[in-house]
Amino acid sequence: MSIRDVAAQAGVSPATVSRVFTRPDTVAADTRRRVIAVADELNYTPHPVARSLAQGRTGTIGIVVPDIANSFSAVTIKAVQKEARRDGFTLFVAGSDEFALDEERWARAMAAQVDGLLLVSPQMSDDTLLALAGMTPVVMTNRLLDGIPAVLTDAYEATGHAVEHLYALGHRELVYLAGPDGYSNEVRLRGFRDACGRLGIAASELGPFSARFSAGLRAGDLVLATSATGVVAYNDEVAVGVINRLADRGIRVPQDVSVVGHDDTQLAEMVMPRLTTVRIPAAAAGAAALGMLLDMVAGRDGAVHGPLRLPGELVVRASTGPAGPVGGKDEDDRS
Amino acid sequence: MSIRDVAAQAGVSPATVSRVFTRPDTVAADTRRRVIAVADELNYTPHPVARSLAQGRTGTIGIVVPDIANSFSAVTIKAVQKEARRDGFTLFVAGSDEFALDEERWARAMAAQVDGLLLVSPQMSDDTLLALAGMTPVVMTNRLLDGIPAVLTDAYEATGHAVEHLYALGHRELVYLAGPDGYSNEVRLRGFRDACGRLGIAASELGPFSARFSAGLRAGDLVLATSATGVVAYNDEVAVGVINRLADRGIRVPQDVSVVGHDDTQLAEMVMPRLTTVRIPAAAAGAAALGMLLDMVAGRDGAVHGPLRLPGELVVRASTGPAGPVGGKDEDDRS
DNA sequence: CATAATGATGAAACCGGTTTCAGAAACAGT
DNA sequence: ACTGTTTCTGAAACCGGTTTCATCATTATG
Repeated sequence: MSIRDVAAQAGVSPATVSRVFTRPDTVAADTRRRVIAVADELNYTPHPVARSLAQGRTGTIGIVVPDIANSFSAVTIKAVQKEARRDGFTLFVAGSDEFALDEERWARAMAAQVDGLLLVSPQMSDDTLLALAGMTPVVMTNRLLDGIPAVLTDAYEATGHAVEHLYALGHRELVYLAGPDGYSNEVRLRGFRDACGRLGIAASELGPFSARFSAGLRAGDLVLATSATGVVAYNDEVAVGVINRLADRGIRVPQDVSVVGHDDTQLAEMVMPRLTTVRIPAAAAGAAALGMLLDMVAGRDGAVHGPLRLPGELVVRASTGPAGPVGGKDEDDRS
Repeated sequence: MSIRDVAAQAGVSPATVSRVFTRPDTVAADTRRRVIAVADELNYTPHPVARSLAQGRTGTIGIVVPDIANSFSAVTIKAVQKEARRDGFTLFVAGSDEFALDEERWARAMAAQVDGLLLVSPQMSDDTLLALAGMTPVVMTNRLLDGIPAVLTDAYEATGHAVEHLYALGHRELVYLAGPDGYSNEVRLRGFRDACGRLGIAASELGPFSARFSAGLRAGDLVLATSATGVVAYNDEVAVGVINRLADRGIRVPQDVSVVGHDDTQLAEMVMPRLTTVRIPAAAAGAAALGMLLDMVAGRDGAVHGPLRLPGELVVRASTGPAGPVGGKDEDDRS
């Protein structure tokens, strides 16, 4: 059960057994064989907690996401987990329900027992972030703060492309549905505004809305009260919510109104009409962030130079279409 | 930084400091105050790993789900996390991508460093399960195995209700789209078959399909090759996939074909038409399972008597409708 | 007042590993 | 045969807490 039992049984010292499991090459071949034989006869396996204490590293990294149930988070987690396992690390996952206080609490709780912390779109204060970074290596995504390495998914250009796309389809009045305050929303909004300005399109904003379907429903009603024919939503869930509400009110997408989302979550391909959206490379961002983090953990200081920017990309599907003068498009647009 | 530093600074023994943090009531009020003062002046906080080693418990429970990105899993995780935190436990999350080998690996890796293990719809072998249960307290959901406490979400009746619902709408030929082998699929299939038998409906099966949207697309084509007018899918994602593919082929839901899903994930309300589905109480099941697990961990042996069964419930929405002789229903069924 | 019970504290063992350091043994070179 | 390396192993300290047990001071009890 313990290392001393194995040692006794194999007639060696605990130190040797330990070596067999940590640096096998430093122990003579036959000794090693004997120890291993005894070990798996007793089916002994080193106690991870004890090992962590002794080595001062846990082989664990923590990740805090805004909302586990959100498909965007899920994709990130998945990518990170895959990367982490490749390097022999396991993952502590916490979801904060977009609630900054929870987020901080989880992060602090984890900070003490992980080798590094990956914060996805953190909402907490700068001070808190810096405090955390003082306790353990921290990398974050979609948040910019001097002194903490970050991976940014930069939708600025792609959001602009979305606007251009709508412009090309004839839309002349657009509305942006804001998400929760933070880097992502700010960049998307800026991309939207700047492109509208450049093209001379009437641009307005609604929100902020929480980044959920239900908020999208509500947003849908508000959109109805405007005369906009094109909607750019903070994320796909909101976009889908809008489309649903509009449908309930007899407004068809894309015939009457065009809608663009953000993130390109699984949802985008599942709904009808399939959603035109700005793809955010969540998996790539997660993997990259983890890579940086592991570099920091291992003392290989990569990454310390400026944040990494990964561009988004407009994906055109079926929720955007020509702006009709009064919505007089033909009904059948199946491809 | 360490407990001895605090002890020295406060002029007490390490033991006393430890007591202040574990059973504050056993130390004199003024001593306690002094220690606390010193502690947060040095902003000392007990090292969780060391504490775990000494106490023999980690304050951590592990959960393994089939697929983090699946909304059903996400809901479960969320519920479990909420419960866990209430009791001061943190969560280790692992997703197995529906791959039994991964699942086993994760479970084993976790088993050694958590106080208990929660397995959601595990696919691994009985032997492996029992081996795990021998290492640490284990509770599972949607899997039945003697000797391991479980929470079962029992869709049998509700799936039958779905069949009756379709029958009442005039459907006389139904097809079931099987999911991955396992308890859930088995129960759903049985509920489907028995109800069809009872009502004298023609029943066939296709699959098994993996429980994903993409598999649903494929299933949609296969459905087209049958003459069934009613489809009962293993889960919502598959159901939505079917609907999409049918739409691409010009078949309307629910006018031409009715579709029922399972799980009642967020997706069900997001798609159009909104999905009629058998709600599975994932959150309740997760919470209940965690409750049992914590009982076991704490030595309060609740739960050891037989598995807990939570019934499903048919939720009728807009993806099911009257079976027309040749689909000659009116087009406008907005509520 | 003597004695028992109660309460607060510290010394030391312990949880289960890792790692430094030094010594023994084997080997190479001249 | 002698010295200098190299390889292998064990003793013991250590990681940072918790907990048992004994001690001592204090208060309650007869």
